[in-house]
Amino acid sequence: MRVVIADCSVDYRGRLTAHLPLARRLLILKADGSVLVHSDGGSYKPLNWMSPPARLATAEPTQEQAEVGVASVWTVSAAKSDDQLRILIHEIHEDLSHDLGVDPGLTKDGVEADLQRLLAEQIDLVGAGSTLIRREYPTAIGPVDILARDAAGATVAIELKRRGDIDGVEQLTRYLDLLNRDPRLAPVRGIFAAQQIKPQAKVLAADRGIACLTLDYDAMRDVDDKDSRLF
Amino acid sequence: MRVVIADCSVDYRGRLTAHLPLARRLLILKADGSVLVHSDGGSYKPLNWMSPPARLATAEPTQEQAEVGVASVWTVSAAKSDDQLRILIHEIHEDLSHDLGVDPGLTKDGVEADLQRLLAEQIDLVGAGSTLIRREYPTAIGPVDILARDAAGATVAIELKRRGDIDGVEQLTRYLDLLNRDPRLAPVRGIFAAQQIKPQAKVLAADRGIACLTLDYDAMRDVDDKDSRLF
DNA sequence: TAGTGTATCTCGACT
DNA sequence: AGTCGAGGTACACTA
Repeated sequence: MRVVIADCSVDYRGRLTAHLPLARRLLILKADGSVLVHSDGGSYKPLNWMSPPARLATAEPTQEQAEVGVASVWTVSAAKSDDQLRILIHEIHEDLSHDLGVDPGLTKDGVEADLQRLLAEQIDLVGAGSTLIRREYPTAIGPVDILARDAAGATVAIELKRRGDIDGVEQLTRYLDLLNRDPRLAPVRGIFAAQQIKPQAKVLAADRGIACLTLDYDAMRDVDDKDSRLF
Repeated sequence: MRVVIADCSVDYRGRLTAHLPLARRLLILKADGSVLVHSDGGSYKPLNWMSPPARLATAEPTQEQAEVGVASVWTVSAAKSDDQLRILIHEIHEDLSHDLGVDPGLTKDGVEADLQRLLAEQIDLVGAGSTLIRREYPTAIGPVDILARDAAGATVAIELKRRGDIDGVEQLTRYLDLLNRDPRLAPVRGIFAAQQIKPQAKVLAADRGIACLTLDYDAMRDVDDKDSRLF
């Protein structure tokens, strides 16, 4: 990895064209050829960038460019498209290279997939005596997160979100419309389950006859940990 | 802006929890308190980060931490939430600071707000002999992207998206419900037009009696270029 | 200021 | 390889 702080202007040509006027910026050149152009603000998104795989070529400036202060021209070309990033280097203030090696990578916890697994394992949370039919039950308009059967034998469709918003209720409504056309499943009732459910979503769900279930992720994980420890 | 290359491990706690084991990485500390943790690969997204506004606090390691090689503990706290990034610094290999000033900012060009204009000009694409009634036809629940009349004289409401998803079909359905109550327009049929239409959206559209039209933006732009060249 | 739609989205999982 | 769904999405625009 090479890290450069330089006065530069940048032009991107690809899906769109974009231009950055001359200013002092941080340039990151990664081993895979990708390049990031960062300013001292904004969030993690660079002002401009080239995705890997890419190749960097450096060239001398034309006389015209040299006359306006360009010291070097860096051209970054994507390997799989004709996207191009052109960096006109005026002055380099810092330039260092380090070998970082391969990163061992990020481990995540607490995403929707975890929630789905936990709820499938602890399906009693949607009602004592419930049994799992299957996760990701397929339909023409997409998979239903969890399909279950309650103690009375009725089918239950569960839509799962980390944050329960109106969108999720709409989604579940569409599934219910579809599932209720299937005589082997009908009648199907819906449960909208999330770690947090917004008031508007609760109102809409109530209006549609959909039950809401607020999930306590930490508690569910604790149960999971205890279950795992038995083995 | 401060740029550091260091051996470190990183933990994030917020919307989710994430952990990065000890490795050599690039740390970027921006003036607004935001922090990026980059490896020598991937795209522009950092392995881990803290969004601005945030505050960095540095502390001495506990004895326990010091025994496993931690030289310093950096805690980055978001100002507006309780998200926290904890960086355990083992060894710093590079550490430099530069004042970059305020960036003049990015100018973009050639983005596709033109899609609607292009389809309005090439309204025959929705059916030979069609004529434009108007773009952004106002209704009580918002403007319909394009309202047209087909060769047979029937009204056509067109909902336009770059990527056609179920949401767009729902939106068009609401417009059609409303427009069909207007005796001067009814019967109104719908066309869902997008550069890409997802299979689920197609299913739902078919179910609602809405036609789908996949648009070739490049071809439409070519036609537009040729038209422009005539003048 | 909150809501909405796009993005050079990125990223992973699955077909 | 393409497709689809989710994101600590970010970001611009609008009401």
